[in-house]
Amino acid sequence: MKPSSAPLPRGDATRAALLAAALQVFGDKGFEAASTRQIAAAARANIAMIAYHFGGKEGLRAACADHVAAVLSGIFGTAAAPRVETASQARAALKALARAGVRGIVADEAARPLARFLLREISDPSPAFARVFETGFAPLHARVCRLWALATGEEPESEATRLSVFALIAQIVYFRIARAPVLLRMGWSEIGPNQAAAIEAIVLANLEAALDAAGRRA
Amino acid sequence: MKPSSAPLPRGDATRAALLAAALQVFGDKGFEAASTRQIAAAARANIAMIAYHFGGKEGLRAACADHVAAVLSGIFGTAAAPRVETASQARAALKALARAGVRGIVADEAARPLARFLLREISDPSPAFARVFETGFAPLHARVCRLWALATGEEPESEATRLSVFALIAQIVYFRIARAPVLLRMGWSEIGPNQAAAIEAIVLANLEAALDAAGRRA
DNA sequence: GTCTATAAACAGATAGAC
DNA sequence: GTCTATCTGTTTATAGAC
Repeated sequence: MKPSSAPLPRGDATRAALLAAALQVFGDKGFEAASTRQIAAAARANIAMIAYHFGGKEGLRAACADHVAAVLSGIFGTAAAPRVETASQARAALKALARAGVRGIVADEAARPLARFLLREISDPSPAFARVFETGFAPLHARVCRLWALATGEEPESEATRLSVFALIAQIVYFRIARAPVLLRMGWSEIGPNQAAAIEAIVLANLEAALDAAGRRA
Repeated sequence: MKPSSAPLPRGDATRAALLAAALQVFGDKGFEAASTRQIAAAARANIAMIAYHFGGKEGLRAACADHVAAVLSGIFGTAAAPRVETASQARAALKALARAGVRGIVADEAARPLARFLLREISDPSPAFARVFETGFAPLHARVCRLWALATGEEPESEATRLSVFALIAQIVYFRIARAPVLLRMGWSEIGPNQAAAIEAIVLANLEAALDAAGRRA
């Protein structure tokens, strides 16, 4: 937690470099397929430094998980939904979250390694990441459910509400996970800003449609 | 392509056992994390048989991909949408496909190894699977797009239509990929028939809502 | 803290007996 | 076709010099 103005002590610098490299390589190829050699090379550090700073490959993975959790709670802990009281405010907040999700997970170049690592941990969770789900993810999901309830009139903790929020998340993360078939079928060579905007439009339209339909039911 | 009534010759039996075991283990842990020793043990076969029958680990993966492609084209090649001419027929066909998707990918116990392998290949495609995307997946996606267009009045190959179909697929596959956070947040211990039914209801409701909204736009 | 050198375990592949 | 035994390369982890 040093201010970034002061240059890092040498040890902390390699530690940070290893962490960033690990996030990248783990996210790129998966934990098992990633080798500590490759991570060390990407960080321009020595392989032995992984054991010194993190205790081993598994410890490095845990440190990545902690880092991701910290970043996420930093983003969603402070900036999310400051004061939402009416249905239309809730709807606007949900749309803003969906937009931020598409930008951050699908499009944003800087957040890409973090998102990739996160999505790998979602489908193959490490023991360390189970904690993150409980402390970081579940409360966030519950907050989105409250917004959904406010926007539609449904119960915030009903099965339908919780699953509807998952279905919203699904549409965002899919376009990162299923990159290959999407690129092929869309005739795209990458998912850049223009492609992300097209995805965003569909996700937002689906969100609106689902909210309207749920509102009519409730 | 032997009838299953006649017992398999010895060689074909171990070949089939290795294929089934590989599908399971690759789907469970991913290609890189899976070891040929473990696959051979699960198939009660000798490790050397992998090289004999498939040429190596990579060949085994390709054989799994071919097998999955054959099963999929068997399912979707014959059973899909025999004669659809009106918007309401198209809507019913889309709902039936979504239902079949949830059942097959999320719920069905027998199809689970196949679905798991398929979803791993979607996020980390092997060279062998690129062919499957083009020959098997893209035409199927295009057929669903035509149904979507018929149900809504939109253009079948417009960007919005193609992305909308992806968003529909997203909601189905997400519940398999993001199993861990879903179970945690829903308080479920598994995704059995009851849970799959709840998911199916949400996916179908979202499909209806999206079709209605798209129909109003077009 | 950082490095070199090496240990110990494991991977996939293969030669050759049967 | 199936097996045992082994080769070769790579992995993570670590001991010890600096």
